[in-house]
Amino acid sequence: MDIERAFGEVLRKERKNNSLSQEELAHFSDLDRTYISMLERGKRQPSLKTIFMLASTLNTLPSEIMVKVESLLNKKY
Amino acid sequence: MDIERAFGEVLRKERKNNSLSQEELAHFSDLDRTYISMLERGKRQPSLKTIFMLASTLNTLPSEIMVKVESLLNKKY
DNA sequence: AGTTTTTGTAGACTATAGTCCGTAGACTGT
DNA sequence: ACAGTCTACGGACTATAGTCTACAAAAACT
Repeated sequence: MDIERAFGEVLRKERKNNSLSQEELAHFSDLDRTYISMLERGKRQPSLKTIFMLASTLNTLPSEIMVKVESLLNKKY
Repeated sequence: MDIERAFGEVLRKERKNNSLSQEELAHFSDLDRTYISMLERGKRQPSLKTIFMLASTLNTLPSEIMVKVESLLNKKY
């Protein structure tokens, strides 16, 4: 599991927890829908500012998102 | 206080806590020395992977760094 | 089955992350 | 004063974040 994929997984889970479509998440976060799709699929990695904007839309904290990414990365399979 | 400057402040503090020069931090994190300088001065914002590499060198967690950035951003002056 | 909404994906583009060269300035120690 | 270390900063460069348009593929719902 690499960092981008872990972030993508967390992002998708948080988005669904908030009952948002990719398009809605993109709109409220001032980002492009196709970019959200790429993030969720682990094809892109966000910048610091992007993490903050996404966290804000998802009613959570950047640090909370990072905790979840870290725990995904630490899981052994 | 914007996000980049907050991150830069945290980065510099953590680097000094670890008694590293910018050059050493850059080398151990596989980054360029001049880029570390720009990060600390709030002229650039790191990507997700960069945050992870820096945190690792600084013996801390990405989420810990984010917590510190968040608390700097929440301070009112 | 058909319709609507949502997501994947490609390609061309702009903005910025991150590198690499050099040099100047600040600071420390002798 | 001089040498050595560290940091600021510029310019030119490459890699990638992030946008935009369009279309196809999946789901979801009736």
